[in-house]
Amino acid sequence: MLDPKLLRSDPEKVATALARRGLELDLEAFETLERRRKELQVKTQELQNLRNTKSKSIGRAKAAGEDIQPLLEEVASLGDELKVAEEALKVVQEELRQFMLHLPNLPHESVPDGRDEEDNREERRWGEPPEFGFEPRDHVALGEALGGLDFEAAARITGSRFTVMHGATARLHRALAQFMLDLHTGEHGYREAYVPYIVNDDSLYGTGQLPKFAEDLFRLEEERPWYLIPTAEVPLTNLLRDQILSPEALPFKVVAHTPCFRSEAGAYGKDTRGMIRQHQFDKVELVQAVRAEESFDVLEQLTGHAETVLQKLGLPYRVVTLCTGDLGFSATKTYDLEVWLPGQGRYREISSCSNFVDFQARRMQARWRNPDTGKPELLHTINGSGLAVGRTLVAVMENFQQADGSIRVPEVLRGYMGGLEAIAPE
RNA sequence: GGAGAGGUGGCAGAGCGGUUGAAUGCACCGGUCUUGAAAACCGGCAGGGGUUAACGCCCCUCCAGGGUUCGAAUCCCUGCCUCUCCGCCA
Repeated sequence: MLDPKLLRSDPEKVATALARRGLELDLEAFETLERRRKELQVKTQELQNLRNTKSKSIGRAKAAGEDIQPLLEEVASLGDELKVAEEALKVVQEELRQFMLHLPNLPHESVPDGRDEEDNREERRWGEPPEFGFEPRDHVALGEALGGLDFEAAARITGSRFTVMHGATARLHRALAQFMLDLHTGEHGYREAYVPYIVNDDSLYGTGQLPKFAEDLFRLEEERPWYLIPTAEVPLTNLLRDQILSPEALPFKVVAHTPCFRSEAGAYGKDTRGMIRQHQFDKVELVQAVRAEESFDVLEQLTGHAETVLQKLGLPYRVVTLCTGDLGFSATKTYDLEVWLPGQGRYREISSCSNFVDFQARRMQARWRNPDTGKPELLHTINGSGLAVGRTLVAVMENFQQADGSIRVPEVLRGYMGGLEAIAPE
């Protein structure tokens, strides 16, 4: 959520920033609501004050043994008047809240303007796309030949956009997740967490998936508003909801390996082949919460942590800064890591690293106590995939394929694979 | 699934429906004392919001949401959560 004070004090600035996202801020609607809110709030609080004062004097009079009847008559109509005012205030405040909840974060000044991914800015490349002495196959062809990927079985068991993995391929998938976790906990200083895969709506409001993106989520058939997590960002960041951290607890760094569930409504026809876009996929997620002045440095740092995974695996990739039109709802700045996929002959997103500044923290009241002021201050949250495990498997298969259809196991994974050097058809 | 107990400030723990946002202790911060530290003593110490140039003033919050009342932490209803015992279970 944006700072309501900023919106009140400098609405033009907010409007200009949101315009970069192609969004027109309805200033008039906001100002009308805001005017009514102020009016009603002042009035309500005056009435509450009056009620409190009168009630106290009644208490005092009663204790003194005086006749309270005239006092009671005096306040007789107050209750109703107050109730009306409170009711009206509540309505306006809810409208205002909804208005605020639907506004995305302001793009950072370093973010390039643009409409869609075509306008993303490439920052750097690492590694060289491999040269094959043969026509490289995509992971679907490779996986089916190996007996390691079975899309048909998955479709029978559930439906489209699911995968069954078998044998060494399934193990490779597990090895990747293990490797990533070990790297981030062992070398990058993150604390491992195991979290619920089902979250309530408050958590989803906190990170910004709700209220706007309900159609991307799987909601449970429950009377309670429970959802499958679309990313571990939701449970991990919500560890901080309604918390005030002490300065020693910073920087807060956690990592978790979880499945992610996405409905992919509106993605009909996109990436229908293979396991690029699935309803269920595994991801290792990095989350940090830091003091405000550090968050942009930390974004660079966290992006580096995700890049390290690709480098250690030996997978060529590039880094792009998302343009204003491609930027997610809650983020002020995002780097995407795109890995080279020989089967597609192009770079595809494998990680997304974002700084949310205080946007999520304000929604979930995630704070730390600044010893200089003694006051709680909003944290800044940063997160990123480190990495999407399914897509990493795809990248390993396609980049390390050999002429006979076998897959070379990257050095760093061999310890997790019982020393296996290559995956051959079973 | 059955039976019971309970949810108050960072923690522990009081709180006849009235001047209690909340006693007391611990923790924490500042000060006095001390060569220094400890002890002792003095003082401070919840969060959110409104209003103000500022000092300040005001409102809301004792799990959450409703209700009763002039007035609710205290009474009533619903939900959530925690604990204990029995049953079942990975």
